[in-house]
Amino acid sequence: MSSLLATRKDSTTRDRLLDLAEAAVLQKGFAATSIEELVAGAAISRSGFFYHFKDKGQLAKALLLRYLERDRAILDDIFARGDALNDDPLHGFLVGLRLFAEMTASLPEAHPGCLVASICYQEQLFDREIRDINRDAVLAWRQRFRARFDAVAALYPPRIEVDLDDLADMASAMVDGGITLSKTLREPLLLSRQVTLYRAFIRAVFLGS
Amino acid sequence: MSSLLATRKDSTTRDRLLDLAEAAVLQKGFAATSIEELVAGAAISRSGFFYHFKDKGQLAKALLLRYLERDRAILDDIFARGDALNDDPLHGFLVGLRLFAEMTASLPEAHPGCLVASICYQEQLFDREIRDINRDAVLAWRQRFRARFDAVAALYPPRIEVDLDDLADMASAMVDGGITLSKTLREPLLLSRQVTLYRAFIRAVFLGS
DNA sequence: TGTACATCAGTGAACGCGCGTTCACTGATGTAC
DNA sequence: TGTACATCAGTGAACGCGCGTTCACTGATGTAC
Repeated sequence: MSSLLATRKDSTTRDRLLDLAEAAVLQKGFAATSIEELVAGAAISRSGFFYHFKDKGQLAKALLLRYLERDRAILDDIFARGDALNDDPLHGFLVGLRLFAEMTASLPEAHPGCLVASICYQEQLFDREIRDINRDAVLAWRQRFRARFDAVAALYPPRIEVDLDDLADMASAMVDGGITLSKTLREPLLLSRQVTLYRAFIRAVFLGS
Repeated sequence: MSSLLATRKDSTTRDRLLDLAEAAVLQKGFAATSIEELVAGAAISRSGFFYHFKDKGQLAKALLLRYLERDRAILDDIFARGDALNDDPLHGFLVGLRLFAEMTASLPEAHPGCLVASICYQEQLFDREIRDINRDAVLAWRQRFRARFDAVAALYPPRIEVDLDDLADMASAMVDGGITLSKTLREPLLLSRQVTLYRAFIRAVFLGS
């Protein structure tokens, strides 16, 4: 029997379909992304698609799960590096935010978009399961940042009266709104600047101005 | 000859089509919103639609223009009321933000969504003209808030080093991201809380903590 | 006041196209004994 | 080592449906003289 860890079956065609689908969905939405264009891009026949995905809904689910997992891994890495450089929870977080701002600034063109937001604005197209996955992902980010702010607040009593859950949500809102503005204005650096501004707010809350 | 001001020709069927389209687009996107469902909702025939709109693209344009104009009118009203209660530019703005937070909090269910964001995530479906209208609207908000912050900063030197354009963009990002989170989490009050948090940041920048 | 014409707000039938999905089938590779 | 069978990664043709759009036409209301 093969190892349970062997989830990395290098199914290149399937991954390629997901890559093409992700780019297309972020540019024109799920309904306007046809199976035809994906299989044309992957150079297989239309029925080849249905070997990899039972139907279009399964493509959506696979797309979202992959996206959320990748996002989580990136944030894990960034904040782990922030904490490695600093054993204080506040300064570790501030370094993490700076690394994140630098990472988004290094993208040559505007951020391709956020699947969470894309799905939010097309929720009626998806079944309850997918909407719940999306919701749970946003809640997980809230909890993650909230836990960090609890640890920070224990050491640095807030100088500004704020709800820590709201402060945690603000990170998600800032990234999401920043991406939307960045795309709409075609200003690649806008997202990075918003992250930096959020960082200044966190500093002000816990360190004062 | 009729007055140029008579733009308010009470074309109820056309308005009804726009109302139905706006709700549908915010729930499932433009591509998935069919002309058939709109005319069914308005109780006219499919060809009746094409009397009001040359094609589906003209519907999109009319939808966006009406939405932006309505949004602008709401913000005009709110900040005019804020300034009426206060002749200081900072405190007038802070009152305006509070009024805005109260307004969004009074919505019984989650905000229906932002057309700017919806179009952003389906940009490929629209022609250059519509994308430029969207872009110009966001730039107008930036300029509007920027002008306010210039006036404020002349009286209250910032306690925190921030770029005033970024601070202006943050308002748009916050509302946009707040709406997305509010919809995704199905938490109607989230947007209002994010506006309140943004207000706390503005206070901290110009008044200190 | 009556008649002629124009505009408004649609109707109803028809069109061609592309979409998601199904089905029977296939050639290449892997595994059991 | 040879043979039988199973699985993998697809193919190709066909399906029915709904979509956006066009076209010739219509009844009700408004306007000119």
